[in-house]
Amino acid sequence: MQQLDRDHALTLLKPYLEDRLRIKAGHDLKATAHVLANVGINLQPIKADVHLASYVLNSVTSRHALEDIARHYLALETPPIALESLTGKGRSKLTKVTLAPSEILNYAAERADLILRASLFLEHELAADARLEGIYRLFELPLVNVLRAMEQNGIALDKIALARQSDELGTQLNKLELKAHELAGEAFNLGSPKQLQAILYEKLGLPMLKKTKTGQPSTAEPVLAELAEDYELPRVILEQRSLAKLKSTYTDKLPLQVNSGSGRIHSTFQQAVAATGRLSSTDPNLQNIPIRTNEGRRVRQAFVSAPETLLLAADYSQVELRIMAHLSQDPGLLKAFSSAQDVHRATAADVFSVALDQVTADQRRSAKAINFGLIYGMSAFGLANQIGVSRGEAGEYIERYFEKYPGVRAYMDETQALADEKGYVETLFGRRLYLPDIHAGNGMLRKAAQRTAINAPMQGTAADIIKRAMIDIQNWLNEGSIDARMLLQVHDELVFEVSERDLPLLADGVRFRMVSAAALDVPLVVDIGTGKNWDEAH
DNA sequence: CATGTCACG
DNA sequence: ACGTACGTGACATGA
Repeated sequence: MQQLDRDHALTLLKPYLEDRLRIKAGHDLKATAHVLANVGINLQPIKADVHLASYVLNSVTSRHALEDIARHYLALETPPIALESLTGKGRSKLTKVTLAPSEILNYAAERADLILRASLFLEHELAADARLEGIYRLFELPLVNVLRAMEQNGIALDKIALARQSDELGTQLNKLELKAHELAGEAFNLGSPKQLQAILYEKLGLPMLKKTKTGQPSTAEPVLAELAEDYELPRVILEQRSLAKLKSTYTDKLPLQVNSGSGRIHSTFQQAVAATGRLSSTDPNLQNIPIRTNEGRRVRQAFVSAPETLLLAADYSQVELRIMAHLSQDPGLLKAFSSAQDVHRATAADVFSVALDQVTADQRRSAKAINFGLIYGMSAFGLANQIGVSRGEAGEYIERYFEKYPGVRAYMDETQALADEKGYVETLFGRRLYLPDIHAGNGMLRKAAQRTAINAPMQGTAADIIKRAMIDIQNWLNEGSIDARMLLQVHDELVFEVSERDLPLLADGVRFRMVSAAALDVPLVVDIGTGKNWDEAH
């Protein structure tokens, strides 16, 4: 078989791969586009991706590998060639680039065939529902290049600051470990729930407050926090655990993820994972960088802007509650948002029957838990647990809430009924989430599906809205008049890097496009912060 | 590879 | 009577 020279082949392919008029179908074209970008080819247009089509058709199905799509949608007589059959697996596995072209030929040809056939079939399926097809064509496909650019941009990291913090954490952890061994009366591995459980509940005889789902006594944070009120060891363990988490997941590991070429961290945004339509972030996950504790915020401070630039963080304020107001059309909730009230305070005033300016900090905290609970499909038990009151009292709060906001109860009831009748729920823009357990005989599974039915339209609509804003903002940035780059998305927040000169322009343009991303019956509000690091920008 | 835990929205 | 908040990803342990 004659083999073309690699560079010669790329030269021949480039005009075709960059021709906007020739539609290319693929599987996970974001990954393909990265590979091609590395050899100087700008893949376009991105108008057919079976990975995304499969996800839009059924986001609950967890895998959308080409093999899964082929098996599910095409009636294959023999299974497709597995890459592993060529590369082997485990430690000695080869990579695709080390395979000889002749070895990979049949595999590649078969994938090309499967992609084309699957794409035609999936597009036909999507055509059955105009709104679902809209999610594919107007949200997911245009987002591919936005995410590709973000992944390519990466974000700068202050490795020196993290190394210093790692050292300090190491010292503190040693002390805490010694202290814990002393209190336990023996040495043990603090990282082992099994050993800790034996110490706490068998050796020291502390009260067992909760079990894990496999029946083991739990040593999870809420349990230890309660025990810490009466005993010292759980208190030490809690502190050790939180610091060990910071060290092992963040201060030790993040510096290893800095790319030597760019000097920056390049996460991957997964577009076909979350059932609700959210993105997720992997390798590393930059959507769970600490923020809630002081020591954690030091990690966030290590995410910095390049010289002469600043980071800008823009986040939607209470977007899911605003969506609930819009979807439910409850007059009281609509009014609270339209008159720009502090919504948790307004809820507290209504639930506890006090004037707005008489709401205590405690009442506001409870109201906030109620509002979160509504979004999560709460029960009286869950709320009681969260705010530390009896189940009965929590039940009364919920009852009072629904008296004041009857539209919300009606909306929840309608959503449940719709989920029951159709077996799925939808976002405002028509993204669909199937609920396979909505008729389950197992009551626990069924109730979980019912809570998902309540939550998914709100979480999913929020995901749709920010995706639309990202596409709009990236199109604007692509015009080239502003020196700024989109770096991260964290569900209701976007992070940019911008030259100091263009900061005001970027802030205005980002805010305008984020608040305009959906026309709800309540305003969308965006808070913006800036600084030399991600913590300051918050 | 499953389990428990914990970081985030 | 029974068990409970929604959605993710990464790490350490231990079979």
